[in-house]
Amino acid sequence: MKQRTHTCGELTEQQIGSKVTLQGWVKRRRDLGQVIFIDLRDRSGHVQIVFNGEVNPEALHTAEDVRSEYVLEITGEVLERDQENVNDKISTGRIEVLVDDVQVLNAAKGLPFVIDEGDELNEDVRLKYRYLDLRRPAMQDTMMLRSRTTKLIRDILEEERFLEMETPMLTKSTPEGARDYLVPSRVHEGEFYALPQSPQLFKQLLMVSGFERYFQIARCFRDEDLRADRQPEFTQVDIEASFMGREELMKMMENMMQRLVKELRGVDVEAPFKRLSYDEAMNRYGSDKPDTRFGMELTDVSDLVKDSGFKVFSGAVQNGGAVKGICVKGIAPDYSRKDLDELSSFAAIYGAKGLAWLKVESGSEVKGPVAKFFDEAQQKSLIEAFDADAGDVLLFAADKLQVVWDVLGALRTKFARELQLVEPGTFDFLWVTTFPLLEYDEDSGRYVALHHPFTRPVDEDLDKLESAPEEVHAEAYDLVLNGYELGGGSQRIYERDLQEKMFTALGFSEEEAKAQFGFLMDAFEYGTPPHGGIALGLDRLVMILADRTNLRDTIAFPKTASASCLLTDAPSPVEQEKLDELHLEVKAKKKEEKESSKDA
RNA sequence: GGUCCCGUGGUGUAGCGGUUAACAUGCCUGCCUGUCACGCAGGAGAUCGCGGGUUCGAUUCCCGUCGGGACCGCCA
Repeated sequence: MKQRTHTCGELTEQQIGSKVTLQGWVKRRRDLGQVIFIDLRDRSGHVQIVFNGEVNPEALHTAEDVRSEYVLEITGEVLERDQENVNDKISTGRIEVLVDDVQVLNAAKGLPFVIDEGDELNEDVRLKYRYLDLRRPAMQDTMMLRSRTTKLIRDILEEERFLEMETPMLTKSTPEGARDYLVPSRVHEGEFYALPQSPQLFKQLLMVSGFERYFQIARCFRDEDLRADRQPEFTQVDIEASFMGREELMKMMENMMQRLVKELRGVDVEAPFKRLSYDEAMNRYGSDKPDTRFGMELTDVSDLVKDSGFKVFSGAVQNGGAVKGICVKGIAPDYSRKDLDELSSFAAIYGAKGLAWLKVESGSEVKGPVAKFFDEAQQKSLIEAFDADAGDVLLFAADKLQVVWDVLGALRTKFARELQLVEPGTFDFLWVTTFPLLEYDEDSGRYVALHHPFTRPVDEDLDKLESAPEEVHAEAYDLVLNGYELGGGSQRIYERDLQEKMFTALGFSEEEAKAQFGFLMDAFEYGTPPHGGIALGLDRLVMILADRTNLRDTIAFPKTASASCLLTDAPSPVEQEKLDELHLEVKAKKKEEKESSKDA
């Protein structure tokens, strides 16, 4: 193998006349008999190479047997293309390389699919042959974007005097939060490590240690069911800083986001970012991660309809719920009664018993199955409440507040998608702040932390931690981009007694708290600086920057929706000896039973 | 744990209670000196995911199962 002198994509008219050596893959071959054209591709792009029988019959003969995705090494002269042969569609289209020596570095057998743009492939085929899927230019671009993203983040944080530090992957299982991935200990019979859900405790301890500013591009693991934007292992940009208050941290993050979007997408975003309190986000958008690239905000009409003859509405208000709605502009002519009735089943997904709708006929009249419950004045005030025009459709949810939010929040994004209300290439950041610290969990009958147990209550609410825990707000902030939760952070508790109070509020006994988090509280007694931080979902960030809607497309080797890897066939059973070493016994052999009955 | 959608040559799709299972692309062979999604001519390639049921007959209808996807629950 020779050393290549250039990459395929970098060749331009500047190299005309010079002899170059290239290595790459055969993207496409066009055999015209006495002349063969091959598009040779490497990471940088592709260039046309020419085999001419008159110039070099031997090379031509080799090229006759070359097939797609063969790996070639060629040497030849860069020639300017004749005017009529210029291809404006590719960056190297003004030149070509006339081959005088060719080596087949490796052959390729017939591929399961063509490596090219635009091929719509099923996910299972892509994942089984991920190494080929990743050859496709779109995937190469995304992976390069991801690399540039992490590089920029490292540069920016280094400028801000952050240290990149690593924390353990084999760590301690803790009771709060997501389900852990457990790793059995061979040395300690019957005991387990957990893979980190995040480096939360370690980064706080690094603050105790006086590193002041820490970051890590950290792999995190959560054994929960997957979604399009959720993988069981994912990457966080994990940041923690001492002596840096909330405002300073938010400002730094805004600068980071501005630079990322500017340098990676060429788009200017304004700062400071919008801020919404949690309550405001829920009440206006029905979501704690609202997509604010379009309006269609929720309007509360509880007062207007609480005395109406429509029992569904009045009843919801009487039972302590609410009636809210959204106004979808101008869709009345395009959505039939049937279309709108079918939205009920969509609403049912989120727990609603139904969905009421009204078509706005004029400035004072609405139509629809439930219109009859509202007199003329009520109809008019409904229209005014939504600032609606003829042709709009009003959609109402009447239920417990949480259900109303969920249904209307989901409808907002559903219609935004269907009606294409979002302008592509928009990056709409906002902060959601003033979260409740705690949330009552019906199942376990206790309060649970909305973020995590180390989140600091706001100073004004400190005295309510024992008396009225549900009223305490957190010193926490979520960064939201285009309807995705990009990251979340908070100022932390750094005093032992406050941390103890927090655990008490969460229903931990003193012994439980000590057993699980004693090391942290002990550490707090040795001079712990005020500190706080944030963690960004790197995969999601790259997904949005790459205009994707699926996290798998930003991860080189992702898992399927059922958390398996189609490439390696993980997870898989292991030999009995391995189980023995780990002191493990497989209890439910459901899968084996199925397999044996399948064989029989 | 639940709901919904999908599974047909290598790939992407069409199809239908009885078909020679269609189309595109890829692949193979031949021809071709300016192609660039080359073209032209020919060819191979499908137990219609798997199991069961209904039926005279199932790729088609039903049930189950496996695989993929989306969502709800879950994800501090």
